Amino acid sequence: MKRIAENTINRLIVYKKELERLRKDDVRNVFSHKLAFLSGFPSHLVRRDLMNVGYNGSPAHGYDVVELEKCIADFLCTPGSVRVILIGVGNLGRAILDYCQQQNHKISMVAAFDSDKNKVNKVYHGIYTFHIDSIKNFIKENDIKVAIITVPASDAQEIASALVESGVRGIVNFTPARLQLNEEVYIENLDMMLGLEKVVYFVDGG
Amino acid sequence: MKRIAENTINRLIVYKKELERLRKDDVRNVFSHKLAFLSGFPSHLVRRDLMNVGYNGSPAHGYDVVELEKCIADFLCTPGSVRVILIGVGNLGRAILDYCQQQNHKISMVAAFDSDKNKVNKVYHGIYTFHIDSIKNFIKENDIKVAIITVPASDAQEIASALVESGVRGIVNFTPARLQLNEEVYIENLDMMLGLEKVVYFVDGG
DNA sequence: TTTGAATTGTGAAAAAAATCACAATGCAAA
DNA sequence: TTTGCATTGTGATTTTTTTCACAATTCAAA
Repeated sequence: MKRIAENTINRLIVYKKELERLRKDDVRNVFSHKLAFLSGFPSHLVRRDLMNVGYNGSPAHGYDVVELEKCIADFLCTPGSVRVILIGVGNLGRAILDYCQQQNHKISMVAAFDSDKNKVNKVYHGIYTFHIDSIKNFIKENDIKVAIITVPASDAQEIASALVESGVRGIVNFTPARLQLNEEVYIENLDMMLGLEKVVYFVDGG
Repeated sequence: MKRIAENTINRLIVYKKELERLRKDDVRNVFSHKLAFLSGFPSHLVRRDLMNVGYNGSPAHGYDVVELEKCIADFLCTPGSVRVILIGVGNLGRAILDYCQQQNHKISMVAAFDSDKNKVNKVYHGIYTFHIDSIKNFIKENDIKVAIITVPASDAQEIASALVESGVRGIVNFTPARLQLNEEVYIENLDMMLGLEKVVYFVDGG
């Protein structure tokens, strides 16, 4: 099986989301141009990407919304349900917990962790908060593979190392710290300032 | 002037941040391998990128931390100060306001906006919140070019259109909505679920 | 001075990604 | 039926990005 580029994966995730929206609006079929318009990518790239996932549309009716959504979901291997935990119930952490609750994704947030006694044993946006000390056991017992880090930058490396040691294989890192980890671990850095800097660059320079 | 790829810009922003950190630790010089290690990219890519910004190091001492940081900052055109506003003082909005305060960037958050009467005229993390109705005037009077959107997805398109109409040229969009705008406007989509989905994919599939 | 070791900068090659362009398809209307 | 049209799927091409590999550089030590 051919390795798929990260950019392709990004786009597929966007297509999937747009397809989900179309499905909810009871739209049955969609053409590559329409999907391209909705996602913000050129239509030939849409077709090329769908070639990668192996879905075939028809020249007459385009793509079947439901089938294509399912096909992409299968391709992305989002199986029954993926359990995710979040570490750091600060402003941002709570925002994300809230955000997760709103979505009916196959990704389910199962627990939050914090070191602050005032937050431990409380429920935020439907998610129970445990003390950070119990995290290693939790990960092992529940076979958690993916975690979201929203702690202060200074704590990020230590937490991340502990996560990986316990079995976590993928991390969404919302802190500005660059994590140094075993390279089998997939890290998605989402430093919000970075996005802002990029916009500033493209607005007045590029 | 040659057009620089978006990925290159992403990396340059990361290098700049690492250089800033090194500078604060009073490190004077850095080699491409070290900078590569800190940023998480291969060293030959670091060298290639620095070639793009036109900075020359020395084989004996590598790169001068202070000079290189300045060189990248100039290249990225982060001038004296860029004024940014934020729309939507919810969980996420407040998290970002907090985050901005912590950084001593050349990017300065100058105002927040919301439609909720309970939030208007209050100060969050040092930033004053105005009513959304005053946003068009504010943008024009203060010549705001960049905005961050953290409103509910259903309001995003309307707000974004109003921003662009008033003169905004770049938007950091934290909502899951795909904004349809004039294509001269630079949009950075930071849908947090998308990052999570990507990690899930690379952990159990790719 | 001379040698050796480490590093930079960059042409050239390779790999990857995006775009083009068009044959093949399937429907609708004449 | 037949014609015409809009669309898909995909080889081929182009462009972009990354990687390789090594000459040139600089310093320290002999």
